[in-house]
Amino acid sequence: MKRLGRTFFSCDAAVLAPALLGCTFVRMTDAGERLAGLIVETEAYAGPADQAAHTRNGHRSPRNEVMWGDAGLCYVYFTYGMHHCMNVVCGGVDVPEAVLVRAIEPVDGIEIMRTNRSSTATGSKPRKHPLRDRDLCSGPARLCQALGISRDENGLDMTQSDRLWIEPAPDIGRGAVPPDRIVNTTRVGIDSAGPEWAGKPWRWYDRGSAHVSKR
DNA sequence: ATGACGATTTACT
DNA sequence: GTAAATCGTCATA
Repeated sequence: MKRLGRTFFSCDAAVLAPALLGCTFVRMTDAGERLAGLIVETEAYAGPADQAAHTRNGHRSPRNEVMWGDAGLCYVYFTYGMHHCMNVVCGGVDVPEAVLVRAIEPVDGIEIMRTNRSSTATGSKPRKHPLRDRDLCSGPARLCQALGISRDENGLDMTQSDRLWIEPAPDIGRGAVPPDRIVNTTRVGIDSAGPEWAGKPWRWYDRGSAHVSKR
């Protein structure tokens, strides 16, 4: 099986983020089941200068240590006391950049994703209406829930791990998602970083996908 | 030691 | 549209 290697990830976050659209994110469960989906929405977090990034002002701690590691590592963090979000580390060693994967379109293991996202699995109230497939992975915490990603996956090297990797888009280089379908706009949930950084057009998504987190 | 807050989601008015 | 849930992390003391 083909997978993206170190070279692909060794670039600026604002370059990697749109390049990941159309690629397939793969997560193998402990039981050997393949959970996979097409990446349809990403955001770039760019190093010490970016006031919306966990590494703003060069901040380095046990929590964000993985962001300082080599490109291709998986950075998972816990937030709001209940959610996990997953990033692809890029840049290179001591260049703390990462791309947040905000949404994927489920392809393989959809039944397991439905189970992982069910109210019984999440502990939330019973759903009034059935969980739609478009709601399975349409958000950074939702996709982690669906794929069973937690801090256990933090630091995994996606260029080598047998549990986590990314497969190239069919027509990599030219872009699996036609350029006219890629929307480039501002990031979500970072207003507190201030207008200068909240205004950066560092979010990309596929206009044609029903699986993005926000339209 | 304490308090404020978060790269979110869900439920409710 | 607003509010609640819920806890690790970080700044302040």
